Amino acid sequence: MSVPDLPESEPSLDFAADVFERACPSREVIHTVTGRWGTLALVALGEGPYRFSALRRRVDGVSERMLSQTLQQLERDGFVHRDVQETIPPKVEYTLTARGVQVAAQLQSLIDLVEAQMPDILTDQAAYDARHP
Amino acid sequence: MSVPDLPESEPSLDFAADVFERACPSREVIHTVTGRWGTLALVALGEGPYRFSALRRRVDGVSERMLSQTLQQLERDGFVHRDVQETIPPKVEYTLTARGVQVAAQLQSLIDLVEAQMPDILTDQAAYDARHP
DNA sequence: CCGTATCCTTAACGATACTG
DNA sequence: CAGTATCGTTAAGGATACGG
Repeated sequence: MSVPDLPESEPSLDFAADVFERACPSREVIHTVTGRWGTLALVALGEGPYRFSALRRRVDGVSERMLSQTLQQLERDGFVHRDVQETIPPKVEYTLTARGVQVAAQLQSLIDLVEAQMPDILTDQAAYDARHP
Repeated sequence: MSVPDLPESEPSLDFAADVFERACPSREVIHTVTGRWGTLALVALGEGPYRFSALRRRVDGVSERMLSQTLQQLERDGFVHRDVQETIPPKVEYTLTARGVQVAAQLQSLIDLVEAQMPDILTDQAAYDARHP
């Protein structure tokens, strides 16, 4: 009993992703997107296109190295488009792809939620710290 | 010219949170929530209450140490409630607070989005890797 | 201007062993 | 069962300097 040929119209990247499984590739994508700088870069680009330096100023505290690395990962996963203009001096503009717009919107909602509750969260933190000396 | 007294009806935890600012406390909260294990723990608890060991099995790959640490942070920020039953053997149940339900829902949406696009993302990754030898 | 390369420091993580 | 403690390892991160 051999395995019958698959109907191979599409290269069979069709599978069920599940972040709860240790080896699922979706985990690393989620990690890229929700990483310390990934989230901020995506949400910033949700405001509109940015050039490298401007984005670096917007995302306060990020180093050149980490911003560069983060943008590469986001580009690789198809969330960000990198547009190079071969002028002198060179000009590189980063924009969100359609996919990037979707996740940026989700992340923006999450941030809005958390920011709105920050006063209450700080109160809860203080109470917790008082209970755990 | 002295600073006039604030109308202090509330203990003035009223401020504008902004994740883009390096020192804003909302950053660490976002980091807790979107951290490698924070996200998975919150989404798992979105399915219903879990005991420690069951949660550890659900979140495939997490160590005892990291799960414990993650849950403490989530409890401190008021996303998770920890219910201890002093039986023998002891039984500890974790549930989401109202605040936790909100963020878990957001994270679930994000994960659904990413999981749905995983086939396309893998294709994009392969194309990117081919372009960057 | 837009990064990459290098070096170094810190923080995150995992495995294991052990306690209430 | 539900963790904490300790140790060693790995990965993330920052500073700086240099190249296209």
